[in-house]
Amino acid sequence: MAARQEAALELVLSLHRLLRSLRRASPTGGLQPTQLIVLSQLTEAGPSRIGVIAERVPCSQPTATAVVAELESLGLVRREPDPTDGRATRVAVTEEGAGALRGVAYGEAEALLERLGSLPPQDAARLLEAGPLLRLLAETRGTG
Amino acid sequence: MAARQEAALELVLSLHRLLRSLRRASPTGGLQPTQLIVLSQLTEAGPSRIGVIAERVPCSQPTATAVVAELESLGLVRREPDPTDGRATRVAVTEEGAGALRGVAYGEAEALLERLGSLPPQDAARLLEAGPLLRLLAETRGTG
DNA sequence: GGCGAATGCATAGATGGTCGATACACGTGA
DNA sequence: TCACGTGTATCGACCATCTATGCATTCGCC
Repeated sequence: MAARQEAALELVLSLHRLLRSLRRASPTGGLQPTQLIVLSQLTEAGPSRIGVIAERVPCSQPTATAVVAELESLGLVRREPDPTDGRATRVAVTEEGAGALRGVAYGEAEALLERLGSLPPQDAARLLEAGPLLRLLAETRGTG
Repeated sequence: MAARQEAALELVLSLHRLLRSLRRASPTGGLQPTQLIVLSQLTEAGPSRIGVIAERVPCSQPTATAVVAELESLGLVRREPDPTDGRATRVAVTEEGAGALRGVAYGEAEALLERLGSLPPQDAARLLEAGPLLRLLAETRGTG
């Protein structure tokens, strides 16, 4: 159905433009998107291994290693040896990390809220409600 | 309102993860996201100048120049001198460009549709309907 | 009509994020 | 103990993007 494909295309394009726009609007708002994703993943799922993080972000394992190293240098996460497997590393969020995540200092979310204010309240509410839906979609892998 | 901020944060995170996931799922599906955005902008707004393109994508002017150059080398757009201003260049979509845009070959849109199939139909419909809304949001600049 | 300031675009150089390939460390099973 | 599989770190490179800069053209003003 062509209409459906066009709608999907427009949706993808809108998503790209929105994120691009938000990124440009947040002046060094603090953490990079990938860092924030990792942080939120760890907060929800608890201490996780590098490979699991990479799988969920999603990103490559080297990228996950680099992001975790950066977060560690910022004191937002700590790496502990996996008690059950000497090869693995478990990454856990620190108090500071949890605070950084909860804090609204994240520029993109602020920029998004700011723009939501310019929409009709019902539209803004619909978009915010779409968050969990999009989240579900992001977690869907494969054919679905 | 903290709940609203958390919802916005989750929305942003979901958007990032979704796009990241779609990008990884589409194997060199063809055009880069920025290229596709430029193409769609030109299709909707007609021949435009580099600066206008950069403003709408949004991206820096050098990025717009590079993207247009790449699209031109692919035969998807052509650059013509602005008849009213010798400094400016007008970029127009070619037949091939319009075809490339219309074609559903774009991997990310396909991957998105594929995943939408795993959602309840009403949820999928709601997300597709959110496209214009997100588009509106992406076009909002400044304080709003 | 001519000259300085402003505008539009192209180029150069640098940065950051991401990836594939590879090397190393550890656990597992024989 | 040894071979093999698994988890992580490192290496090298690529791509997209940015800021800063230079060149060509137009505009405002005298």
